[in-house]
Amino acid sequence: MNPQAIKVACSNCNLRELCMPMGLTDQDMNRLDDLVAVRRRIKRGTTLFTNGEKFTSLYAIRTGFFKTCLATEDGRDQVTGFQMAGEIIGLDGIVNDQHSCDAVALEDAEVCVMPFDRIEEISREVTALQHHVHKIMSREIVREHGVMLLLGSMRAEERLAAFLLNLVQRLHARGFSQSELVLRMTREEIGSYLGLKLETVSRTFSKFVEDGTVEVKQRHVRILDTEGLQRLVNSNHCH
Amino acid sequence: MNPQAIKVACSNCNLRELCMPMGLTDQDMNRLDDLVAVRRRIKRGTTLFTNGEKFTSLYAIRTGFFKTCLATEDGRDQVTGFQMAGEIIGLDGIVNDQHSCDAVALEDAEVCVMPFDRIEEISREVTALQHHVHKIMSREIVREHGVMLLLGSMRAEERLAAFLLNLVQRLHARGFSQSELVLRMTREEIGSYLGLKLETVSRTFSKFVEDGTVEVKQRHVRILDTEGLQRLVNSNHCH
DNA sequence: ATCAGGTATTGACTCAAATCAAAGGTTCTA
DNA sequence: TAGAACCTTTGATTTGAGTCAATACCTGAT
Repeated sequence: MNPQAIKVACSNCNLRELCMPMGLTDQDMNRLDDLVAVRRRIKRGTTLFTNGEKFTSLYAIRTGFFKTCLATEDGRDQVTGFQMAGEIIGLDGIVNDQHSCDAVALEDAEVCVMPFDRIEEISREVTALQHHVHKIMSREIVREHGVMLLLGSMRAEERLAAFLLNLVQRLHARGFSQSELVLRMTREEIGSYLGLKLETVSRTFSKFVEDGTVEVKQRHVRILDTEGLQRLVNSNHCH
Repeated sequence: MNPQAIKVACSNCNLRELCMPMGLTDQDMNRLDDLVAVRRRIKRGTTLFTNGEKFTSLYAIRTGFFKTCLATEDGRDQVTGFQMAGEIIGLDGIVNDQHSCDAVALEDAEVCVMPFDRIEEISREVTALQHHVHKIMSREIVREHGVMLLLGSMRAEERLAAFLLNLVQRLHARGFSQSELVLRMTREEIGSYLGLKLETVSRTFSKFVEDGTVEVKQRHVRILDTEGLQRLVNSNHCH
């Protein structure tokens, strides 16, 4: 249960370009190597942090896949995002010094723990890091705008199409296939993220299969017609 | 059309406690007075910034009321938020150095223009400001999580109730009534924000009036039963 | 290898919200 | 002050997604 005390350097990390600022001097890079306190392993199904827990650190995902979700007393449960290697998680905790959602590993994962006071300290000295932190937070805000658009104005098919395209695009940026992916989450979790019931997600997958847009075998998905999905997302059905 | 060159000090501003960090030394406060370059007046119906426009500054709203919205080519239009005095607007622009939504004044407004490079510069020297900027961005992320919950899991009545409660709560923090408010936006804009059609918004208002929960006269709303609205929001209908 | 529990699919039916439509009310502005 | 443009309400009808239910399928534990 103890955080793994693996001392590690960002400067050697192959995810550097995903989670760290680019174009640093060697000197700045050395400074940044102090950012990561330790790495921590998270078993599938367990949480990295939970709602209400004291906020201390941001986490850079090294391996594995997470969902973040919001649960309310009355039993609502909203998945607010899915995060993969190279992405930063925990930003929700800054404002009130405590986390306001749960981060659950959907497969065994490893994260770099970056104490936030250290981030702030180094940010004051390394302008590139300061700017990078601002960009990461702004990116999250913009991403959420996109989700609001999806939830507020798209139909089920459009939502699922947008979801699949977003996933493969991010996976492709990490060297995976542009057309094939393995879903790490259940239909229910997809549904929660997309504001749909699991049955609707399942039916919509079946619809896509009928149309020849995708092949689905459980959690394995192969996209046969990326353009078709793109068209679905982009062309508002009521014009 | 020229930005109004009103040189002004945050240290005297009565909105200080809403948009600036608290508990600063006099020296730090002086430093912060350099944050605001100028003020700018925005006429009702016009934009403070638009999608695609180069990002240079964040804006602190001094007076007036804004909506931010996302428009896509295919005609979708999603209101992503409503902002009032003391709130900071423009965070979406940081990540790509250009704004990714439109900010439209819903009534004549005045904003303090804070060039972002100056914010970053002063942040490096004044820790309290640095932390404050991080909190503002984190707050926006958390707010959007809440909207995702609303859009993803609430019914029309619940959404409108949550919306009204959120508005009065923010207005109350600014010294206005806890129970009375004037809507600055149309039913259509409310609907866009809540993922509903304007007719549904209108019908839901009528429903609330029938139930004796609120009084509505055009854009004037008086909340008669805050608890009732709260109960609607908090108690998930399907348990 | 087998069984249990979680996960996924599919069908029948219901319902909340969207759509279409018409009429009344407000507010600019010319 | 008239009238145009916009906003709001309300009714009738449609429809996409939710709900309920049954069955099938995987996966991992024993």
